[in-house]
Amino acid sequence: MDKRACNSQDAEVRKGPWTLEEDLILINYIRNHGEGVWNSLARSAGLKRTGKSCRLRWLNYLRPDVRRGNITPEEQHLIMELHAKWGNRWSKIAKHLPGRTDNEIKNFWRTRIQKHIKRAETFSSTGQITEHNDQASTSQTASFADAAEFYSPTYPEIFESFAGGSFPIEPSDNIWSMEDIWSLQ
DNA sequence: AATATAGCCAACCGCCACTGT
DNA sequence: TACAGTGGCGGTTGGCTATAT
Repeated sequence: MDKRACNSQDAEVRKGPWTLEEDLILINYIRNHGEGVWNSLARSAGLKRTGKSCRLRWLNYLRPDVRRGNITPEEQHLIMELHAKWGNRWSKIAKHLPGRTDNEIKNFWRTRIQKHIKRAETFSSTGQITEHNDQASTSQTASFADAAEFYSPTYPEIFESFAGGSFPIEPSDNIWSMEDIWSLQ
């Protein structure tokens, strides 16, 4: 599929950040024709993007039901629980967090949770901590309590943060909000 | 005030599974 | 059955922003 761009049209494929104009084109096109068949959608809409790029942009950013902003403590708990259960099955985890995308959850995990895990490991490296598989893919735990049991012996710092409701979350506002974009329609 | 460093996140890449012909 | 096209997923990266020095 995505094996190499080799014809003359592919030479014009745009990459990098999406512009507001491109966003509007994509939103309008999907509004009129629906989503799916992304390659032909990209061509028909006149976007110099791959179908994959259009799909990703729509699913992760432009969809009206995408929730932006802070991950709530409840969502953090759920992510921890589901990750303990399924490992890095981000899309599966995302299905249980309405409005959240797999990409967002993946980024959240990598930037926030893994950071804490690393710190915990560094902190305890002089102690008895053992190497841990953060994928947790083999774990069959099924509840938050189980997840806590699974993670907390190794990463107590993380669960302390949860318990105190002080898990560090910074605001992550967008340059323009989706309300702004949709209001332009 | 200028520069260096760290953190965050949008987007791309490569692989695999599914479907239609 | 084999092949090509497409969609979906997880991993990775590049650039922007915030913070520290």
